Amino acid sequence: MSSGHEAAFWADEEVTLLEPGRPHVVRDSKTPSGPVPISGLRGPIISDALYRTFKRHGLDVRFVYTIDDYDPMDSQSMKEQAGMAEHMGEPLCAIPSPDPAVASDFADYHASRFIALFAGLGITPEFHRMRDLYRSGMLDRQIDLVLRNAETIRAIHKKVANVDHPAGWLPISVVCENCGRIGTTLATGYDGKTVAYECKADYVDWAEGCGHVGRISPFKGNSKLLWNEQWCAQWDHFGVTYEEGGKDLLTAGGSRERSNAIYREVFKKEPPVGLQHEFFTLGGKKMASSKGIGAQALEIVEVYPPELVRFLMLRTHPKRHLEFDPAGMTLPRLVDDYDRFADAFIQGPESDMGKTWRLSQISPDPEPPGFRVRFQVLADWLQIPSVKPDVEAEKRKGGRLGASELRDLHRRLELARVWLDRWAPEEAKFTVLHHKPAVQLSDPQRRYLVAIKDLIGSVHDPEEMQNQLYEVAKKVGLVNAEGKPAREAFAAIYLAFIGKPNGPKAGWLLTSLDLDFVRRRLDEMGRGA
RNA sequence: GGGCCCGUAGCUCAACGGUAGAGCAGGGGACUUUUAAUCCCUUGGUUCCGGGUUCGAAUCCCGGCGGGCUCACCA
Repeated sequence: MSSGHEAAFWADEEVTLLEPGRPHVVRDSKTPSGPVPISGLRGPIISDALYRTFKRHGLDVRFVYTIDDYDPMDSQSMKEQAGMAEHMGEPLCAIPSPDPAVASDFADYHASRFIALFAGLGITPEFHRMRDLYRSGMLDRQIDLVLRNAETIRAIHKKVANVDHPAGWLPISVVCENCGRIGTTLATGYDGKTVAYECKADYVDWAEGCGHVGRISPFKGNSKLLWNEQWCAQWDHFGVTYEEGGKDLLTAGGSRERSNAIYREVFKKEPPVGLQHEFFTLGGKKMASSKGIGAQALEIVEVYPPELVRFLMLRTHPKRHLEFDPAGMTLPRLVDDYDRFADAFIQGPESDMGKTWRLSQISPDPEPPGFRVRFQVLADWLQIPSVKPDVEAEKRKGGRLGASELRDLHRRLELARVWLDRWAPEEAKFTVLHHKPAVQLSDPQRRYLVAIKDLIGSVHDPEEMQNQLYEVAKKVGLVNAEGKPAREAFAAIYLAFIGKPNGPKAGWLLTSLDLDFVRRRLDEMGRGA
């Protein structure tokens, strides 16, 4: 299939890392401790694109997504929220829901939101909650293995990451029987059935333990493995063979390297392969909901069509830094780019650009793209009251729009409306001015404005108006060297009504405004200063 | 201190060992229908610097410089 040496599409290159003829599992995960910023979508979208690509190459592959809802609440930003301080250190799934009508606990509340978000983006892995895995005992075998090898693991932490845990330390967190916290307990002394633990007041600085001391079985949900060891347990349980990740985790001496070492030495297995993706930044800053940078970005997902969000994440190679700022011309450019990739798909679905377009679609096997109107053109249409986009679009296409074309058009119009409202630069916007603008017109331009006054009220069809405007320009001699109407003619109209030398198509503009208003303005401007 | 990414046309980037390209911007032209519409043409590069490998380097290797991010506590 692969002919070998020419440069391959990034997702296809990952395929070569996977041994054929055996089952594969792609994994990703999320801790449901708050809303997902748009940057948090880069990983899942890349994982989904890879999963689709692996399947397309005929591999036997599952896509597993774990929801780490047994993790302790340790978020500083959450601590400051009302009623949250007392829950610091508790498992996320034990904290009350912000809205019981939506979900019964804090973790499910956030998890259900991002699961819905993922579904909207066409990402539909198998979801598994860590609380279920722990409580059902499905990870008990791995917990036992880890506890019996605690010394080895402690040595690995020391060697790979230079982290010195105290002697007797066990890489688990017990759920305190007294206060219910999981982040504050130190466990020791595994005897094959139970562990000793203490819920310490000063074990971590983000939560305070109750001081309870006890001994308990670490199984059936009474404890959870620490991050690195839990990672291994999940790989082992699901048989994970591929897992990409951000560079914060995959860096040398980082968390992933620690887990890899543990997996090799304790679980005696080869850890999953997977690329390291660069970060997605906004104004050069990493997004974090705690800093309010991501909050702004989260709105993007609500506004952008899902294909565009996927495209945004996939058109840039995962290993490359992705800088995104929704303001200004970012969106028109993104949509133009998207259209270019769509054309590339039509010409060659197996080209890099074609593949990127296909992976950007909600469906893994999409219909080819239909007729589209350029985003910037739509933004202009929206600013001319008389233009009916549906009609205009069909004129451009030269035929009826199909159902999906119409739906796309309307979504794009909606997007353009938001763009004009929130992000568009001033040059892209125009409005009819209520008061006479202070602009300089030449004598011929003034004569021209007076002359076209007769058209107002007598010509109603915008296209005919456009023709007549052209004719009048010739009549008053506002022409260039070749005898054709000069630019200044139309510029005069725009200056008079919009205050700028250009604008929407003049025939449409003039016929869509109030007749008396137009006449009065032409008079005022034609008379001169 | 470790790691990752980036440095190519005014801007955003492509080119992944074989004549440095595209989109946008700029310039010119066409369309008896304005425009940041459409179409055609076009200007523009010491590929950050210095070495090395090679018949051949933007590309691979070594060493710098500059910028951005990230890990060194937890997850």
